[in-house]
Amino acid sequence: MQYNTMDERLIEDVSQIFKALSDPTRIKILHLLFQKECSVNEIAEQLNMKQSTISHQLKYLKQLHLVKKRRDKTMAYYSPDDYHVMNLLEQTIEHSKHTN
Amino acid sequence: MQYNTMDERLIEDVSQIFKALSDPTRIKILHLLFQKECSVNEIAEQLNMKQSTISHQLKYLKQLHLVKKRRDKTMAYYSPDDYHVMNLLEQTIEHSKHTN
DNA sequence: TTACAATATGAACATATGATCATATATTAA
DNA sequence: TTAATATATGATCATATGTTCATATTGTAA
Repeated sequence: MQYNTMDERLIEDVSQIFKALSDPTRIKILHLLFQKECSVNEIAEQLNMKQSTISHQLKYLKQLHLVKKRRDKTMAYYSPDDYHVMNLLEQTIEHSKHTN
Repeated sequence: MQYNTMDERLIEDVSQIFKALSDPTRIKILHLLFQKECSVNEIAEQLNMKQSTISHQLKYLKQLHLVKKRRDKTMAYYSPDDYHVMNLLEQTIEHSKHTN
């Protein structure tokens, strides 16, 4: 075992976080939820994408505990669930705005 | 055009940064370079991976201006070239260490 | 020049990924 | 119960991705 060897588990965790943020659709979803809690259909309409696409991505994000779900009647409302990751995203969005 | 619509170009830029950080091999390479400038073979040995794998990934990282290359004799030495992205990575590594 | 070592590159392959369709499930209200 | 609406899910498909092999290129020293 070597001084600066990174633990494989740790690397997997880190890469998983960045992978979640590496897809344009997921970025748009998270950025939207950062501004306000939304239903699945709301997101689909805002982003002009299929409902099933959004639902699949929300499931993906929920598994990673990046979003949480609230039920009200027939609707499912989603909102952010990881402060650190949302910060990472918004920070990078702001940085990119002011670069280039 | 809508109030909170994110610019597509911006989203592509952001997703590209996160995609670069979403692969375990690239994370290991960048984390290693964060500690010290390395040659291609050094990295390959440290990570116990094929030289061509590392070379391909370094080319990828260089295209994104995340690493830079320095020639000395027959060797190519690589080092970080984007302070913000390196910060993002190291910050997330540290955060993941203290989570779970 | 030649031989050698380090690095880069192109092709091939297996696997991962994201979007979509069709349909299932769940919840409400009549 | 039924109809209507919102959401979830499984299968499929096209494309993207990461690794490897084989080989090319580059640069050094003899």
